Amino acid sequence: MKKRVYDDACGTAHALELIGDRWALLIIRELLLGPKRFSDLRASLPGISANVLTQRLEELEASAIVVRRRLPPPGAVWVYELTPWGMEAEELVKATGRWAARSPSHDPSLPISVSSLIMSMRSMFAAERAGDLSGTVGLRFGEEEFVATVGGGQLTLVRGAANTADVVVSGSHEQLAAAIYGGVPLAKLEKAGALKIEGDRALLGRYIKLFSLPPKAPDAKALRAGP
Amino acid sequence: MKKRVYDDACGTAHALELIGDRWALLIIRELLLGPKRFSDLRASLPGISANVLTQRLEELEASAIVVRRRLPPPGAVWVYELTPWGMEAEELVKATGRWAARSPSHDPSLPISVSSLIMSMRSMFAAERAGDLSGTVGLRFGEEEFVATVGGGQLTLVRGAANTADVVVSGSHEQLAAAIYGGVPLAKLEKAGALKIEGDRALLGRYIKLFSLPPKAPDAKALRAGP
DNA sequence: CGGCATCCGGGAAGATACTG
DNA sequence: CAGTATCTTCCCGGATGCCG
Repeated sequence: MKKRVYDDACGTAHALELIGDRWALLIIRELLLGPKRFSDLRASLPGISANVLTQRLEELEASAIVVRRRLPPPGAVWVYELTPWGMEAEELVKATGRWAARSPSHDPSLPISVSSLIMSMRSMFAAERAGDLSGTVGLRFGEEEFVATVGGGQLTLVRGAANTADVVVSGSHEQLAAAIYGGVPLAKLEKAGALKIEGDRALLGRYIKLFSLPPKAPDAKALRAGP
Repeated sequence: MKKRVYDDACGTAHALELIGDRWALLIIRELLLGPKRFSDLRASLPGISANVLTQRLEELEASAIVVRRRLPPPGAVWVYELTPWGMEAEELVKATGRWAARSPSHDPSLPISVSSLIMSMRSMFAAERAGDLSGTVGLRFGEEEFVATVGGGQLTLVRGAANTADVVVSGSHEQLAAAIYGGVPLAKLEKAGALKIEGDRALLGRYIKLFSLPPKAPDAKALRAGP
């Protein structure tokens, strides 16, 4: 977006010039949990084409939101990583997601990426429900592993080895999403073989109750009928 | 954006389908301070064309973010107004603006709309600087009047009659922006006739110190030089 | 395979003129 | 004042291909 400029000193307008292009904010969302390779980004953003991803990454790099870096050997592969300031966009991403979760047209049954699910937990964590709950939960979705630490009314949720946690759940992230947001009982998913749970099952049961979708706002038809 | 869909249950992706189109978030920003007519919106969004504004308003109305309403007589004019859920986008707008204010490429010397300036005060209010400051400040920019109330470490800033406040500043909103964010002394602006101040000058002086731009993040060149 | 350049079709955004 | 109609421009997205 070089020529289509808002010419407005407002921070919101400037933000739109930085990340208002299609896909840009979703790329940032994917990178909030750590560096990724080009093909990882492409795989987790269904529908993006390679040239658009290339262009967005160039723009984000020029804006100092993303840096392209070569990992030290072994690996020695190029990855894209958020700058510290790029990481500060987390608040923006979470505020956006929380607001949209109330949309009357939001359809939670669509496919969801692993990063989206993790970020949704960070966004939707209800501190007041945590009480004195304390413990660690490991999440394993194929190659991707995360550790959630709950304590003192806080949640930290980062990439890490899941097997050190008090309870480890593994399987499809979509199934876990169904348990958290769709109300499907964990026991049922475990019995069906959709999820594997090792360790403190009660902790996992309490953990998934820390998240829930907010009530939906009235849609346009309801507003016309009776405001 | 009907066909260009992200197909993603992530709230952030859904938000982009609702307000990811060009101009949409700026229209919301303009409406956060109250209903506006079509031509008011057009005037405060420099560069938007009528057909795009029409289309955005239709989409926002279909998404239950905006309602089109006829004001009661006298007036009896059509206005666009945020729904209660649309109003909840304020947090999103403020988070966006705060993040972008740290952009190395942000140029605060561009023109700014009245709504942007008001929203920037809401965004950038530094509660820790307020201390026990208490009082009301009236802001008058042509036909538009606002009242800022500071007290208990809180700021409320809404449309209202400015003349009831402890101090009233009137003139060009761009000049006031220069005083708040550009560090131009109020006394100088008043002497030059750019601003008129009536009432408690000291209160206004303390008031404008409640806001400031955050430090800039390093730009892409600096990151390449030494991370 | 990973990353990037090029070409092309469709559609959204922008500018202008015009109407009720 | 509040939009519509029309035309042009340019971005998005898909396909293909080059290069390491």
